Amino acid sequence: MERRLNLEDVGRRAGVSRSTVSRVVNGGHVSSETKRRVEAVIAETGYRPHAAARSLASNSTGVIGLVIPSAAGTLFDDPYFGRLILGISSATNEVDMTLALFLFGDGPDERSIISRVVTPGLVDGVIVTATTRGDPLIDHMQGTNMPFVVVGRPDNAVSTFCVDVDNRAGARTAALHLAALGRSRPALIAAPSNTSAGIDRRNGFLEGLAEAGLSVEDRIAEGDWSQDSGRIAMARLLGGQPDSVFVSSDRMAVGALRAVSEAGLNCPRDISVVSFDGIVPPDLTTPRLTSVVQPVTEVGERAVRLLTSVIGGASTTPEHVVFPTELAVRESCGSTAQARPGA
Amino acid sequence: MERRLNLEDVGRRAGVSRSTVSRVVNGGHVSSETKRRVEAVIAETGYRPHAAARSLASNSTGVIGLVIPSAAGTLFDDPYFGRLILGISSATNEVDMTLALFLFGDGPDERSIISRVVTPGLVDGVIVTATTRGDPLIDHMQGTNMPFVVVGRPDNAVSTFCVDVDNRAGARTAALHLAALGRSRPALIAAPSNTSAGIDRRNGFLEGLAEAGLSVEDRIAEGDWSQDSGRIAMARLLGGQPDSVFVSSDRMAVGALRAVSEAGLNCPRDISVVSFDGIVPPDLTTPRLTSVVQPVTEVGERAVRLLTSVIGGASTTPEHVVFPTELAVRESCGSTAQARPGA
DNA sequence: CATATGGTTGGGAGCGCTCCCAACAAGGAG
DNA sequence: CTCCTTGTTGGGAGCGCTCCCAACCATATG
Repeated sequence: MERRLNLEDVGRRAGVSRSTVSRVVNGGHVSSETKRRVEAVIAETGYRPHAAARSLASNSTGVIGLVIPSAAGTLFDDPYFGRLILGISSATNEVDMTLALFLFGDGPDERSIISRVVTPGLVDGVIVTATTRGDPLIDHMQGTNMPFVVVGRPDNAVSTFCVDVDNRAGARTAALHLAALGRSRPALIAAPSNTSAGIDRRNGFLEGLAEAGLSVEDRIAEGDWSQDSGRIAMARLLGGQPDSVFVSSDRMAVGALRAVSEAGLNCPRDISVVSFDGIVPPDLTTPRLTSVVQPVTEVGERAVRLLTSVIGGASTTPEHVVFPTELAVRESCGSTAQARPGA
Repeated sequence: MERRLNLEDVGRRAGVSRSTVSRVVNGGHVSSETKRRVEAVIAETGYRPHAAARSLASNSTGVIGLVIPSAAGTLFDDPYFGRLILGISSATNEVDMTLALFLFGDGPDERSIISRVVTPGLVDGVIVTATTRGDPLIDHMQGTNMPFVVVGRPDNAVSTFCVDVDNRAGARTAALHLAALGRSRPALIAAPSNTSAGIDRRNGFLEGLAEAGLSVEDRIAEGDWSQDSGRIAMARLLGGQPDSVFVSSDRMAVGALRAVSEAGLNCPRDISVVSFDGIVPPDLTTPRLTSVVQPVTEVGERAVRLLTSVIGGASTTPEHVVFPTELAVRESCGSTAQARPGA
């Protein structure tokens, strides 16, 4: 097998120097005749520049890392991360970059992988996602000079770039919607309180209720994002005879819906359900789920754009991008209003 | 901001040469006293070798690529790919390699990303997954000298390394199980016939039926892996009054179950359901799904191991790893047998 | 005619590492 | 005492690229 060819070889075949070929490849100034000749040789030989050599010389790799901690077991059961990856991937493709995935669990061994993330010459920057409160990962990143952006709202958001959705406002809208429907005994199935989304959705919902003069009293339970935890939480809450419930994620809401029907109750007649995410295809549940839709894919795309601008030095002062959410009204809340277009 | 330090700098601080530091880092032979001193400097300075420089010099990147074509929309709704990624990721972590993800749709633009996959100096090898029959991707890979293994069964499997599950035998087992339960009007919800899994599961099921002297006659429909396609297919098949059905994926089976109950029928009393994947948590459906379990995570791990051995030159003649499946008997088939341990 | 200008091109230096070979010291064998 | 071995170390060469500066040519200008 013959040796891979390099810039020099291509140059020799085209009768020009290494530098000229490099200029053709990278879009520098070259006379059109020379350019044509060089391009012909490249097409003919199938020459591709060596990524590692390029990285070494230019001090930039064209790779961005995506860090997902606590990626154990159930992670991918929730479509959230899949969507996020899809958004990030399509954005990296668009700017001709490569996506490196760093998944790890909580084991001490696995955490040591973190250090691989900041290996110089491996990635140009990283997107860190879904950390729990107090996770040392963000602090660790801050201690390096690796550019990074956070998807979500980290503890000390002030000093980091981040992209998030307005969980609080979205949940508040859900509360106001239930109140507007005349529901007076709302319940809450919260998401884990060690995550920013969990906290924000809980607070936003309670805030909205308070505005409407309502309260969950003791009708509150916490799930772990899984469908089954939603079912269990709902089964328990039913004892408090709620007439409505805000479930902090679609996935848990599917479980909650099941608990409702298992208890012989009817949604939306006996109980209104509003959830968060807008990620479960509407037709998958009966009744179709009213949900606060968050633009996951857009968040991913925006995170890539923000990161590239940080890498390029265009952004230097921490910036927070917050996406609005939109309430998609369907049948599960018992609203008589039409589903909005795009819901 | 001071310059990143390199081997030379570390060596200077420890009073040794570049080469010696390199040997300490890579586990060469160094006297214990020197080693101690160098390691102290490394710990103190937080030195990390530059990945790109290392790749260039050693001609190996420590990165493996995972290629998933047709990654549009619904891809991640099926937990299959998530599990596969999890398995692959944990295996790469174990051998201290990094995972690069190449997702793309079918658009002509997107397909061009393929060429990025084989960029020299970017990845050491790639795992190609889930291609449809006749996809030019495999041929394209074969035209390069990039090591690769296929997850699944490619068209001309003879000349490629691949890791697959025994879809055919698994589906056959499902058929025999239904036959053993005394069902005589079996139906089939097949998976897309442009995928090897779709073909193998269909053929295996038909083969098993034939052995048992049964036939699906016209009780056959094809879904697209999605839950809703399963529901639609089942709704249609019900017209043929089947007493049992083999659904080619868990995801579609969930939809099928829904169609059964929407038709006012009872599973398993009126109709036995057996599916394939073993990927949907049993408690998520009523009744719990009897399914042919495939070891997705293990497939991913094995693919990484096989690939590294190809990269290392340890494997040179195409090798096919086929994992067996196991029938997990639960309630949806109407079997009176106990669920097996581990089901 | 000399000089300035601008578009092209070539080649040196260097990115940080690995690989290899030579150098050296310290013993043990002859 | 010399020779060989073994263990340890240093440094040259080179991986394939980018970046920069100098050289060159042609044309425009004084």
